[in-house]
Amino acid sequence: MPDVRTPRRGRPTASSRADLEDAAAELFLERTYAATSVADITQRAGVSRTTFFNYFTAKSDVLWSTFDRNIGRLAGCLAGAAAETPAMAAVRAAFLEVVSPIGPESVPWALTQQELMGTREVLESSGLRRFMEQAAVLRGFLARRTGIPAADPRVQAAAFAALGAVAAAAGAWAGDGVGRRPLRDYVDHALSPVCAGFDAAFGADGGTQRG
Amino acid sequence: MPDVRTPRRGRPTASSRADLEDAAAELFLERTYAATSVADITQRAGVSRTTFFNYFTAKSDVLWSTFDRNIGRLAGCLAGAAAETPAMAAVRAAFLEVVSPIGPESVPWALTQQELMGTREVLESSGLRRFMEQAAVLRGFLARRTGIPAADPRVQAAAFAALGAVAAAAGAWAGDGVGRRPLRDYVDHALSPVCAGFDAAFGADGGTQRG
DNA sequence: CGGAATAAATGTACCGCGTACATCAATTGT
DNA sequence: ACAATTGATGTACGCGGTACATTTATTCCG
Repeated sequence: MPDVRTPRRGRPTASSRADLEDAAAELFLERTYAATSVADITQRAGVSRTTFFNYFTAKSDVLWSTFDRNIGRLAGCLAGAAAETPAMAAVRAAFLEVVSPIGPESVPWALTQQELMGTREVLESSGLRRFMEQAAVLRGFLARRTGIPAADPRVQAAAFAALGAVAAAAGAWAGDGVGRRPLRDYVDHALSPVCAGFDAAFGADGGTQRG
Repeated sequence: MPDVRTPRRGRPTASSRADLEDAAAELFLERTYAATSVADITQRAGVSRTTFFNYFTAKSDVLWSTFDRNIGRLAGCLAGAAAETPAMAAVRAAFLEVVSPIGPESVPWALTQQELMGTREVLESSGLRRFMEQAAVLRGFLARRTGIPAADPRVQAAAFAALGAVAAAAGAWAGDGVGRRPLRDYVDHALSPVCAGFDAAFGADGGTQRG
């Protein structure tokens, strides 16, 4: 991981990504995501509108910043899984590891705003990009492990099922309010039956198909 | 089904939805979806830009018109399923029925453009809305049939898995070019193992849980 | 025949997102 | 002191999508 700080040369950063996130957070609570413009955010943060796009590629990125900070490790966790572990069990373990550092405070905006606006509208703003990215990661891993081509419907079904379970878990977690247990528990409970089922199916014909 | 034709009163429609679709189809082939603006489409069709939004709610709707024309029947097909049929088997049958009328000619733009531009960019434009809508339909049906709450991760996993399998089948179908078999075959082959697996899981504890 | 009533099509104006690019400002190294 | 570098700003633009008033074409009915 490159050290972001101490950029030896050039003008030092005045505004930070965190400043913009904070300003956006205030406004999202005051008037929801849809009613907040990028100009509103930068105005509150005291910077120009252009600066926003130096830190985020899109307005919707703010909704997903917590998600984005953690999901990147999924591929690495999968790569580090023991070879003996069944494929979907490894997927489950990887998700648990990725999700562990997310405390009860840092609920992604993508989830909390879900309650204020319709689910779809929030997710439409670039939720699918993230979904498909992680689906591709899972498909690649499952294809390697089971020997089934990544394009096989069974592989895609397994990837989508896992992501769906995780999404449902995250939704339940966000909806449980302040008394919520760690996200890790929700994800664990959600993935257990799904992964077990697919591992059984993959073990039956998928595993043998490879050798 | 309401008779769309012979609208007794008012000015008759000069341009039709099909005209706009045709104009858009030409332009998508000439310069891809992204490089085609709504103004381009309406100009080629010989109508004003405003008219476009009388027929489509968004530019991306053109990509999905074939899909939209057929998917609406999914809920109805599910409702008409025999009570004895296992839940996911009914889902499979419903998808096959919905997909049957789609001939080898009418490949949705959402799929063909997938090859020209990156998959994500096309799907980002409101593919998720459709995905989530159908996921909600499936969740509702599965919840009714199995007695498991619709919010349960297993239900969402099953719904996502089925949709993922169908999406993979559609992708393979579109990618197979002119010699492709009917879409129905691809979907059948893709859903069979997935639905069987989930029905086994639901039958184990889901079915008995209801009574 | 001649007006309502209705509905499609147009024109206009606008807002917000995202991009491109030139310019300014602040810091480091020499 | 001066160049190089890097962040911040300003400006302008294109496109998608919305709102709304206006025009045009048709049917119904007196």
